[in-house]
Amino acid sequence: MDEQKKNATIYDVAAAVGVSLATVSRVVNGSDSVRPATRDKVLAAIEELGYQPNAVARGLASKKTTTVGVVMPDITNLFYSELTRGIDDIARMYRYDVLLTNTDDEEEQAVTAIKNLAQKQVDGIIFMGTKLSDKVLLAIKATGVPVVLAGSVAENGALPSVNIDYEAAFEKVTSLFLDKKHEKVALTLGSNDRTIDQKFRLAGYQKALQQAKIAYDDALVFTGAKNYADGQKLADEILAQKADAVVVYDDEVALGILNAAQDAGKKVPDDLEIISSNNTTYTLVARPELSSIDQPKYDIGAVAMRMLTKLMNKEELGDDQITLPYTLVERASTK
Amino acid sequence: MDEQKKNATIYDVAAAVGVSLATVSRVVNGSDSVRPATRDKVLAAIEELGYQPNAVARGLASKKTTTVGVVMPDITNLFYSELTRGIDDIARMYRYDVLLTNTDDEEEQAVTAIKNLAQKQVDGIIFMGTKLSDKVLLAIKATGVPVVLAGSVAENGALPSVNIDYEAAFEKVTSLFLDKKHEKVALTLGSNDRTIDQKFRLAGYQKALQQAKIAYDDALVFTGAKNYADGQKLADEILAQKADAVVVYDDEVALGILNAAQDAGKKVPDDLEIISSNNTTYTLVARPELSSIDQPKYDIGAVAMRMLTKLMNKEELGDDQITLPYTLVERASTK
DNA sequence: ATGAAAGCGCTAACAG
DNA sequence: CTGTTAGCGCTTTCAT
Repeated sequence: MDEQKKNATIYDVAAAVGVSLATVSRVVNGSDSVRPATRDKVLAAIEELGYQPNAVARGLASKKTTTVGVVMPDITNLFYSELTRGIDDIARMYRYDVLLTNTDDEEEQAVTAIKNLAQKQVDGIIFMGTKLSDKVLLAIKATGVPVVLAGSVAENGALPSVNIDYEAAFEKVTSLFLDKKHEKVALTLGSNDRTIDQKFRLAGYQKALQQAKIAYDDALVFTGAKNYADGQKLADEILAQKADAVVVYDDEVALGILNAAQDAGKKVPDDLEIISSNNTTYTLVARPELSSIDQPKYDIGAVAMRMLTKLMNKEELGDDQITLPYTLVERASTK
Repeated sequence: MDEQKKNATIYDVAAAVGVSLATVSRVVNGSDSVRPATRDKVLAAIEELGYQPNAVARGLASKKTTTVGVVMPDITNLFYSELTRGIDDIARMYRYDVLLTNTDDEEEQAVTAIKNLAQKQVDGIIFMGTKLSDKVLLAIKATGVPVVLAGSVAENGALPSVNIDYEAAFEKVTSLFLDKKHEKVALTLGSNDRTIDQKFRLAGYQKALQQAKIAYDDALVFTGAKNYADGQKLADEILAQKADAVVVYDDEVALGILNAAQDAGKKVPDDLEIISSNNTTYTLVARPELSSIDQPKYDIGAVAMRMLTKLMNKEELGDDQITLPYTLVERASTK
């Protein structure tokens, strides 16, 4: 019946102890200048009344919400969810809560999400996604809060970010195939209008080609495949180009290509070598297991979040473009 | 230099138009009773000043934050992330933001998360996870806000929930194997102390056994495997029991068993039939593809969130224990 | 070390 | 239809 316990306020505990609410506020916030005796009394009353500070009121008064916004393409995408797990763990460590939004990597949804987070007065934002258009950039700047990109890059280092060196990684794996005298190395990318694909992954691929003195042939570059089914469809096209190796930017897509190629009677890696890019669990469940570029996904998220805490604290950052090491994990889909 | 545009407040726009802040508040909140002419002027000023309502202040004044808390075991688990995707989409449709917390399915973390969400004054909570202990239940009750379970059940319908009929589903797939005259049908579960595993999945399995007049043998029931690697390890034990079919509660685990069994020279489905339970993408990437109980994961999340909106609105709910239909997807891992 | 008082930016009666 | 007036629950100077 007494559902009405009405969430005790700071006033209630002040009254119970016979001090001012300022004092209660001080002990709640761990201020030094409170006599131990009073502190104890206050603490007791808090316990007694089951007082829980109202974070909204706090946020309004202090202009800090201890909440960060996380904007990501899709929570069901293993790559992003692992990044986010890193973000979440570090956020929690620093006592921030996470307001999450899926954007499907769409510009409009991203802009809406960012504006909304600004209204909610988040203290900072982590942004993930490949479409970092001017509109998105503008929306980000307009929020006035610090933003860090995780697994995503802005041109000219316009925004702090944490990544691996995609260009070097793609150059390396491409060279790996080229060194084996493969003439036709295919490449699959997410899109042809994204910085990360064009300026980094494709660039690395081309660099390797150039070094091996092999002409670039855009019939060998495939864009648009985003998931397993897309990958399966793509296999035909890749095979039709008589590619003898393929570098794939995503694990699910790589798995689709792998399975479809095998279902079509091709031998992997004998007829077609495949290397993927995110080293998620998918690479392990494949038969043969997929070789992959391993990005430290969890760490990218964790480091990005750590960086954000510094920014929110107005601490000085040394470099705001962090590059984490990647490794090449060779399994059975390559020789 | 004029970084100081200082986020216009409702006062600024009121002053700009020459009306009271109440009027501005009314147009912002779409109240009917505002003369169109004034409304337009206010809207113009809002546009002009780039006014964005401060959700924190709003939350404090109205005691509604338009934010819901989502408590889940692990964002990188495909089953939960798909549920969450459904939750998120519906939440957004109803203009709620989502505060997300991972608990690793640990009781303590869940309790902490729930308390924290209460402090943040969320309007409602969606809870996912298999460990719905008394402590968690208590913490939930203490928040005073509506809570809905998604893909999780409380005993005696203590909390509103959205699920499939796990017992029926497990009975059905077990019977499927039993009907083929398999004598040794193994079962793998997440744990032996969870309601969902014990009271539903195991119960369904036992029911099928009973109906087929086959004695229950607990050597055929395996608990504790949670991921792909665990599944791989488990394969040996299952094979050692000479099981000729196995029902697995999780896709990753099923895939581990499948791959390890095949790597050990067994033929699937000839030597061992396998059926899994969540029908995530993992079932498709497997070779042979895994047969699976298909739960409408996205829908479970979506329906749970929809239910929560009703609860937050104090609308009447017909039934608060919703059971969504499951289907059996037969693929190549069963005959 | 503690209290008084002034907001934070907005909503919500209550008048008119 | 619009304005006035209180707060929402807390932080934060500024005094004392």
